[in-house]
Amino acid sequence: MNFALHEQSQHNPLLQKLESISVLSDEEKQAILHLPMNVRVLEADTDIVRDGDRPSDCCLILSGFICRYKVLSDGRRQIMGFYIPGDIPDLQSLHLQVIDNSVGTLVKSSVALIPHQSLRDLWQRYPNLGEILWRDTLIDAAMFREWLIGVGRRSAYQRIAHLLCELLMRMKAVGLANESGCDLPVTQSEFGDALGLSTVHVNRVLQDLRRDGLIVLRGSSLTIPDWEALQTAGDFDPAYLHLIKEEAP
Amino acid sequence: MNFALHEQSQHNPLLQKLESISVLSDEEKQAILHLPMNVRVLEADTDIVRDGDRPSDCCLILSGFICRYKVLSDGRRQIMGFYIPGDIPDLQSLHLQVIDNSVGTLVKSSVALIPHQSLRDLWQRYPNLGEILWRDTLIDAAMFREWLIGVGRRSAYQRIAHLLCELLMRMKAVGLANESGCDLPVTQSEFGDALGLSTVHVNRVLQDLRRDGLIVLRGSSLTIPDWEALQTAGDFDPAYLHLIKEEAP
DNA sequence: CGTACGATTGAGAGACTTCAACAAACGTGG
DNA sequence: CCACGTTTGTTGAAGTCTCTCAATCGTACG
Repeated sequence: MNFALHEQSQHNPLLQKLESISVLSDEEKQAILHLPMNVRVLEADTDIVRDGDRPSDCCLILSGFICRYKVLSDGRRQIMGFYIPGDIPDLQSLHLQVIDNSVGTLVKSSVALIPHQSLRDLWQRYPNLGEILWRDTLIDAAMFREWLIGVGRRSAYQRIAHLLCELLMRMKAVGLANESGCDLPVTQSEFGDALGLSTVHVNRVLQDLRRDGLIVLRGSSLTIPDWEALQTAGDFDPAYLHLIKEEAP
Repeated sequence: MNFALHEQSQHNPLLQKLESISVLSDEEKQAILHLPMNVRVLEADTDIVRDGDRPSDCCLILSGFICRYKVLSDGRRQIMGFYIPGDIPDLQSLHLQVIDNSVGTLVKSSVALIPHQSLRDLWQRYPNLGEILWRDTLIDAAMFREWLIGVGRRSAYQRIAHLLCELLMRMKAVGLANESGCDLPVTQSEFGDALGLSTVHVNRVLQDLRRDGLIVLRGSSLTIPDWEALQTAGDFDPAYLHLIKEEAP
């Protein structure tokens, strides 16, 4: 690997993300760095794609914090996943014409739009990259399954602990966390929508977690004093993230 | 399409399933019909793959009823999806070496094992088939998301109605349902594990659904007298199944 | 300095669970 | 073909987790 390439990969979130879930050749890395990207800056609470859209681009997150959600007929909202720099939350639009959920920012974020055609060309030339992107969509599905287990079978206390474990581990994988914590710009109301809990209850359970010394959460700054303990509390096993090097945060 | 091919496709569940979500050329159909398949008959409550396995084949369901599940550390079980003939519940093993959940039969079933390599060869020759399989894994993910919404935000009554809608619609798509119902070999305890409810509560809500005239469920035989009504009760919108021809059952 | 949004607290209500018992259906072997 | 055990379905009652409603507090920001 030449130095210039290494330099660049430090600053390309997509490359860093893909390298966290598989191994790329130098040629493949170059191909990714040369993808055409149309950068946009979006304010907080802005939709990137909406339920029913038929987008012609995929959206790579460069900075910020994004969520996937769906609004029910009675107006309540279920958040189905959080997305961070390096993620492409609407990669599925490559093979499903109509998007069946919405994706929007939680805070001011910057994203890069990549035309579907560029991605198709990419894996026509580098079939391995196609498989890696497929792999990425499968990991996305694995996260839904794990989320489902939490909402279906875990107590509120476990659910929140589990979610915090997942987020910190993913942030760590793309270099967005420090030793024992990270920035987490998610309101208690958003946690509630994600975990199927009311805001009031989220608040109470967060206090329990603080009381038990498992988390320090002030504003949007999360610190985890005892990683092992939080992992146990949340029944968290990172296998489903399919990271190639599993390091304890 | 020649007659012989049409004949065969009638009896190949995989073909029927893939044709419900996309369009295949005659050549592609032939390729699928010639996939090497190692048929196995499995008793009820038998695991096909287990959490942690590294399989070298994919498993196509030919007959029976299968579920995807995960067992929590405290022994409780969350079922994350039901699978019917034509489905390949462990297609993900093509790109994720380690399986992060288990798949097992609910009743006596027959499955066909297809070597990973045969599938890779298939889409090397017919790239379009690769995209269709990718599409299938994305639809799988969409079903998890919809399941998640149910477990997270819908009442037990809505959840059960929604699940019954989904199952009937999918059965219909592969020709396993009659005009207004189908065979559904799922116990109340399994419904509970799938929906995050206790068996007792499932029983009571099923009685409510019967009382309201939305379902007739005797043994494993499900009849839906009023499709519209059940769909409304379950807040069901089949868009997420991404079927190419949406017909009301 | 007011306003708005998010966090916090209290109290009462409801959906669902757990425990326990019993009835019905099913398959199996004698 | 019946007796038997096992699984599945059904019912009752008590308990609990979580929700809803409503009010208050804190803080960032124009």
